[in-house]
Amino acid sequence: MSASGSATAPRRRPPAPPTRAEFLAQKLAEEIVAGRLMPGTPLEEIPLAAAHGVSRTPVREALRRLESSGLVETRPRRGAVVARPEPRRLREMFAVMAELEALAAAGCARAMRPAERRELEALHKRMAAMVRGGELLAYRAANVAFHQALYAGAHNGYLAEIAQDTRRRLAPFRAAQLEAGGRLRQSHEEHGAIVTAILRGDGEAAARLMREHLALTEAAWGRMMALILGEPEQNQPVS
Amino acid sequence: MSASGSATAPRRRPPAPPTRAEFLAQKLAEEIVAGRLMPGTPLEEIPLAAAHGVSRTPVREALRRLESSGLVETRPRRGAVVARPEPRRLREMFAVMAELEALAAAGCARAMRPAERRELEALHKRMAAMVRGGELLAYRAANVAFHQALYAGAHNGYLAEIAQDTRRRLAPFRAAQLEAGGRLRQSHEEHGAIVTAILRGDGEAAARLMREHLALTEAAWGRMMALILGEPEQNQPVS
DNA sequence: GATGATTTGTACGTATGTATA
DNA sequence: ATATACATACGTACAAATCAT
Repeated sequence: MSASGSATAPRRRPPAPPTRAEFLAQKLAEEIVAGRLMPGTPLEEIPLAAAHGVSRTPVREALRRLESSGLVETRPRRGAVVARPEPRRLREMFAVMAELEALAAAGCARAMRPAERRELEALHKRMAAMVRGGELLAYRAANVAFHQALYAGAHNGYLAEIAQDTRRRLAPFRAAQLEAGGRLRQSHEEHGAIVTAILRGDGEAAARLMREHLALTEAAWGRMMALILGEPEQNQPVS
Repeated sequence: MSASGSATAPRRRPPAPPTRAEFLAQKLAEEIVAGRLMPGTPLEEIPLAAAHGVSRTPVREALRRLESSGLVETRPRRGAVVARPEPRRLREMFAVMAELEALAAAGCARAMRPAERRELEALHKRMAAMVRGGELLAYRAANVAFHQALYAGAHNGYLAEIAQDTRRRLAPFRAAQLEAGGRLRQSHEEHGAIVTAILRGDGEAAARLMREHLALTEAAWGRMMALILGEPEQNQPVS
């Protein structure tokens, strides 16, 4: 076979020719979720266009998408800001996320395939090492993978979609650090209980344990949320 | 007081100066949900713009919003179509909707206020009359109100939002008629059981009954879904 | 409260990529 | 396979509304 191997390959298109608007929406979403664009930050079209070297048109379309996805709020002739839900709404979202993840956990107990179960267990064991080593960064990354494994294992793509979406919208309020100190060890133990319940096929227990796990997590988030939500009404415009 | 009564009123702005893009998005959403724009129908910018007497710009922005909200699918340089989820995804959405409404029912049993309980019971009694009279249209409208009462009664705005959103995305597949014939009477009886469970504060039972109710409803939808999903790949463009 | 500056909303023209003959 | 037609993506100009003075 020849060099580039494109001989019989069905010549896949470049993974979808990303339009500028699409690219921008993704980029802005990342910045919001990562907490670099704080809730309440104004998103003005011209500065954004300039900052990314495009015209206002793709910026506007990106903002429209983010608006529908809940990451930004737009008031008709008054511009867009990074979404800053009311404290009450935030608690509601958290409660729903807990139920969605409990649902996913129960689904895993029922529907996970043997390979998936092995991988979940393996991942959890790898995370144990990170806890012992205090590798906070690695643990955070693995934690994302852990929850995604649960989404995938339930074999319900729509559930995974809205659960992950809810998690994304809450992400700006976890901001940088979470699970600091002892909470990390405790959190991992809670994961362990969930994994065990799933592996033995006990969906009820898995769901309950997940709910409890997230209830404790919420308490840990409380301070961060209060901090961000307590900010003055007017934030600084986008860089 | 004078004619328009704007004397001491805190001069509310005209219910939000609706932008064309916003208006269009809402209008298209209605047409999709009502089943007048069938899943798979191409949504071309120029015809839409002409049909609504605007330029392509607001059309494009409306499509971007609907894209994120899941009512239309867009492939980068290939235009938009009314969303047509895979059968599998449709089943997933239905399953999740059942769980979300079960959650809402359980929430109602816990959180509904006396007034709300009375109203729910009253609504259910009014629907009984409609069943006896065979007033299908009135029942359909009341049914929407019934489910919205459950969303509201749970006192979780986010739950209400995503449950209703899921319901909207499934709406095109119920199309015109549903609950025809005997299913209507049966459906009403199921509602009755749910209402009773809520009123006596039994969230567990309310949730279980709601799940069962929707499982039976799904079966009734099956034919319609198959019909719409079975259509040829290429649908007719928008009028 | 009126006026000016800034920003959003809309229209339109052009380029580029996709689909079709 | 090449070329033609067409729809989308983007840029730019203008209009209208918001806000700041």
